[in-house]
Amino acid sequence: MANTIVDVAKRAGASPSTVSRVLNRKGYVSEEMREKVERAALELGYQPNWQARALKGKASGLVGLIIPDISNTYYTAVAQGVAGRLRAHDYEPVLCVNNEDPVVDLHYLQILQQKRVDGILYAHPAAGSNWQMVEAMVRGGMPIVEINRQHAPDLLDAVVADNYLGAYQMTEHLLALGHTRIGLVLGETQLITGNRRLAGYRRAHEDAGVRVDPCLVRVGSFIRQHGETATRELLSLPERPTALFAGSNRILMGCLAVISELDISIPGELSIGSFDNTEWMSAWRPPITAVDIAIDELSRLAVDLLLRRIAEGDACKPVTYTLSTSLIRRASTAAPPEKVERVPAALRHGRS
Amino acid sequence: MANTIVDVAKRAGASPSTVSRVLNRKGYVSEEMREKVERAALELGYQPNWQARALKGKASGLVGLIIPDISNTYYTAVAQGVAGRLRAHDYEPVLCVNNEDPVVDLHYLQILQQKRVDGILYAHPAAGSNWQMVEAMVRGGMPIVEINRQHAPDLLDAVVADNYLGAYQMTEHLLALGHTRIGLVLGETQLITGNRRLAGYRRAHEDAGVRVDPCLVRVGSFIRQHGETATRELLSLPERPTALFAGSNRILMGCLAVISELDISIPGELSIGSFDNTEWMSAWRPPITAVDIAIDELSRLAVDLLLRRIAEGDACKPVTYTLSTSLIRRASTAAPPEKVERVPAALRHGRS
DNA sequence: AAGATATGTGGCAACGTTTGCAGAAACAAC
DNA sequence: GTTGTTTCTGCAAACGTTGCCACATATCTT
Repeated sequence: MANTIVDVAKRAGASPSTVSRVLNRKGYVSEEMREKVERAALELGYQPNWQARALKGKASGLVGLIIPDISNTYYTAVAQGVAGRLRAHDYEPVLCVNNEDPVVDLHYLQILQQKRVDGILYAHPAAGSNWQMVEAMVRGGMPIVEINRQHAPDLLDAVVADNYLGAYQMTEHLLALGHTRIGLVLGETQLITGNRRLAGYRRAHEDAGVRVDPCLVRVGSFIRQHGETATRELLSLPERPTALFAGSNRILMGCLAVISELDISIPGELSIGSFDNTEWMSAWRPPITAVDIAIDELSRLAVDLLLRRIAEGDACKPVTYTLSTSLIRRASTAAPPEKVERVPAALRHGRS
Repeated sequence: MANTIVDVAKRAGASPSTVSRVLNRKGYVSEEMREKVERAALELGYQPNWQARALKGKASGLVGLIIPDISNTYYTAVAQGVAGRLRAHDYEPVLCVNNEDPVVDLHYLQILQQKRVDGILYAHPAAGSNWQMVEAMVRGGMPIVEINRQHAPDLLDAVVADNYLGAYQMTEHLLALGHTRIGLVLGETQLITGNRRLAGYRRAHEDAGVRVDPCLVRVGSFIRQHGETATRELLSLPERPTALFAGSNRILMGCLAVISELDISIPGELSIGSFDNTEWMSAWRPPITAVDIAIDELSRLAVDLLLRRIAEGDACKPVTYTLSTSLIRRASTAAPPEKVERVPAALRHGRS
């Protein structure tokens, strides 16, 4: 079927070793022989077998990319960035989508070890992962870099966004506009993303001297469904929030569907902001204010970190890169409609 | 570093051959020995080396997935479906994003051959591919299935959507609502997707006895940018279209951004429909009428076809599966504002 | 009792590559 | 003419599997 190095050697009238030396530009080879071999390889359309090469202890040229959900535009962007950056270093990603399922996740960890990938970019499932397995793999010398989600900073390198900062920026922005009842629709707080975003939201309130009404914080999952139910609940509260902060693009989609259904005007009746600045948000009507994570940068850093780990081994301590976020202000956030909630009634009526 | 079959054999007091037999459940092994080996394998956390296995002529368990753009929700969905289906058969995809670039594409074809993947799911770049290379690979026994895009039906298996039908359905729907000036914003017509969609649009007009004004058909690329410029042009036409048919989700995004900017009401002033029913379209305000392609089904078929090809070789002729489409009617399409176009100018001036 | 069959195990070669080693040829220095 | 250095090439041994073959038992037929 496919040609081997021996076929090339025969055609060029050389030995396999010589062919190998030519192809890898290593050791002494006469100019004449080099030409003959190169011609033969070209004529036969020879493609070296990486499996055999990897068996001799060389790199496999494969990197595992484990993500929870590829239909999420966030991870889509990650995959895009990672794939591009890997290609520049002659690596390709093996795509593993665990669907937030720890069982599937474990399966993939095993498979990737069996396929002898050179390293793994890892976003663990929300429900948690098989950390013993991960630890065993790391001890066994498998480079693993956590991406976006982080669980074991003292065991693994990680590249994450500054979720705390992002949430703080958005909350601060909404507070500055005059909102004091800001509904927060968030995913799992056992995830670093959920955890830090909640902290940022709270801290911004503290710093502004505004008390957070616990009713306004809706913790659930980072999925559309949660966005829908939480929004429905928040909007039927006796004291409605005047602004909504969606914890992810998925959640935002759910929020918007409900808001659209109830025919509530944005930002007239309700301001809305979201984490994850994705493409469609700028085309929305009105365009959605969002916390932007430089995903390209994040992917680039993660790949570079992983490749360094692959090259250098586990000599140095695990490091964590935290990427700054920025707030993209768009038309979906404006001053609250009429009055600020949770202040004495007398004052409330004074405002326009 | 990682344990080998020899380590397991030593610990179990058996020979490597016996261990192999246990692990592959092949040939005779005593119950007692099986247990000992299994225990040893478990204790050592042994993971078989697929590279060595593949070298012996077994499947590598890898399938190449070449797509033009992973940030496109359409291909995202394809990747999602493919990954899920592959997993069920113990295969993983090697993700290759060619960015519509034939050079990158060629690089990936070579790499995948070097990595000795068992087969390839292939969506070629819009600008065309290196078909000699593809043909050589197929002749060399590499199973390749075209997905979504099709170029060589007599050489490769393919799974595509019925683009003609989809475009026909949408156009028919708009015509039935009373529109006679339907702007079509389309991507490359050298792609089967562009080609067939244009044909469907035309045929629906013919069948309804409506002449197509050539000004209304804007062929460009399947990207947001084209959606924006084409929409701007169409809306500044002396005889504005009353409906817009976006040729893809990307294009739609561009159309919507411009429509939103110009503050044109949907469907009051302009009806809008699109190819590719993606998640955010249902959350849009108003929800967007779209041609739905059962991408899950498409991916499933493609994977199954590829696996069959891998198992059976190129005994049978290439086949093409064409998947039916369905029209999802939503609020973005309604009757035209007032009067049907293509009527005497006198009437036209009567419009508000 | 002698064969025939079923069951269990290890040895060894191969898959396609890389690499250390050894040998050969060319050239220079004494 | 001997010795040394540099340049070139091939042999053979690995890498971790698998599968054929041979051998060793045990069980069943005649």
